[in-house]
Amino acid sequence: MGNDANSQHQIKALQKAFKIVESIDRLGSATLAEISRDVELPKTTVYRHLATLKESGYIAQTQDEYQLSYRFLEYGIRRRSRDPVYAVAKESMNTLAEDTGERVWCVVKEGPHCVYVYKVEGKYPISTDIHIGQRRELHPYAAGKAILAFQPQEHIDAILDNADLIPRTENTITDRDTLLDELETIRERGYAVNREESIKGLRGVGAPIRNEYDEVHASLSIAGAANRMLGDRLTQEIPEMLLGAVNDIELGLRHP
Amino acid sequence: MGNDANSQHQIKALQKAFKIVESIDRLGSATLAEISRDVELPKTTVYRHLATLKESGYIAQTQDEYQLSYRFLEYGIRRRSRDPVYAVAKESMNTLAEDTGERVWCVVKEGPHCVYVYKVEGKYPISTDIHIGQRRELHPYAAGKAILAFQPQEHIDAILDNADLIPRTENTITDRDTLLDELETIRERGYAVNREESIKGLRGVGAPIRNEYDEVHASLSIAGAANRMLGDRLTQEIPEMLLGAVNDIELGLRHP
DNA sequence: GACAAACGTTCCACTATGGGAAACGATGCC
DNA sequence: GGCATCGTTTCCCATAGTGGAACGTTTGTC
Repeated sequence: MGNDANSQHQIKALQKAFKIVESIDRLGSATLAEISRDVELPKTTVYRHLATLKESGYIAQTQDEYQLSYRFLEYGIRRRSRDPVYAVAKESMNTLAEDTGERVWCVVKEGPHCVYVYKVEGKYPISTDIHIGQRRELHPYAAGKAILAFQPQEHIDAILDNADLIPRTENTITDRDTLLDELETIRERGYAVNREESIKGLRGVGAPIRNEYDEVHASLSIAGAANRMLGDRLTQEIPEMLLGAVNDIELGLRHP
Repeated sequence: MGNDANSQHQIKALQKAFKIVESIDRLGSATLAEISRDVELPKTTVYRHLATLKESGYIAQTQDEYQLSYRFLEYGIRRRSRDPVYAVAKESMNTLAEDTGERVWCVVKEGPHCVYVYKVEGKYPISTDIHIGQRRELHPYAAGKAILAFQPQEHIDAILDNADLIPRTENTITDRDTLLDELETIRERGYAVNREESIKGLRGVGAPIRNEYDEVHASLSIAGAANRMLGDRLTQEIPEMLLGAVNDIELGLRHP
């Protein structure tokens, strides 16, 4: 956190290249001039970075526009397939989606964010703004809160110090003390609940996945339409099935 | 192909960084010393590259090892979701997998390779060495041959000039003239057949997807166990259904 | 059809910057 | 206790990344 001292010793050419890559990702596809304006670097510099990126196979040039290549998908999928949590959770998620009929997510912590790594659809279709691979802040989601609650307190403080607690709906918790109370509740009952805090009309339940050292770097969550996620189903049936699945996964992680 | 003249003007720091990224991808996870040995660069250099990559969020450091972050999955999935072929093919692939019972692949050309972008499972399970996101040469696969056959002749020549035609099984076509004949056959009948040329016991049928300019940058393929892919089913039923689905996709691409 | 604006590309001189040897303390192994 | 290896930091030098300027083309406008 505090070691931005060596940020002076970072390779600036690399940082520029990544700025360009992020720009292309954001723009979808773009020309040299567009990218140059977007990243606010002279076109000569952008030109040679693009040439190197293209030669290395990370971007592709279709007629007159640049776009990211599938190299990212290749590395990303391979990264996931090597993740023990993903490997173990995959099967449990199928039965959980079958039993509950709702969408099941596997979520992994990375820095101060969580990444939605894998999903299994239930029989009830829902539409949300989250897709596989996306990175989100921790506080407005069931899966994120379940992870955040079980971090060491100093790590929680560090994350919240740098977080903005931006509201996504009127239900999003934006007050730090309220959030800390919520995390305490989550620790007591063992699972987190999202009551339309990320999207109106969507509720979810999330539970932490502990690794062999009892650390929480991942979670499982179940998301469904608010009109189905009610009463005992929300606070009893669903959490029970979720915790059962997580228990299976934790066993699988300890005894491979 | 011949413009390696400007490879002198490429940014070497970037090339080193990507060499390191590829090393981590290959090793799965590794320490500084391991990476330094693998890429044959002094550890000082690798150290600062890793620091920059980490700070930029492309790699993560777990305890004492480095590994790729999920940033690659994020960009990769987003890249795919923006691909018009993927967007249109997705639904057609579901019904095709339903109707045939076999695995359906959507494959996209990128440079001299093809990338296996998306798959839908049929009811008959098979196990192959190909997973989503993987890049392969074009010649030993139904999907790859279907793409290769419909490139401009000078592009075919250029690809074959730089390709090794490495055999994957005893059925893999390794002779250039035989392959050129095969491509001619594919152009005549409109689809490609893979007769255990990539994996023993696996057969497949592939058909090119034409874009609005009649160029082929993608294909659809159906893969199944050799004992089910026989006789009229292999040369009549399956190709017919495949070409029907491709036809739908091409219509979807032209009229969005 | 002619002009102007914007594009991608190449050239060049400057100096910022990436490179790597060496030394550092910390850790683990024989 | 000594030797080897690890990750990290420091240092100086020569490389190599930078960006202004000018290039030839293409695009769009009047």
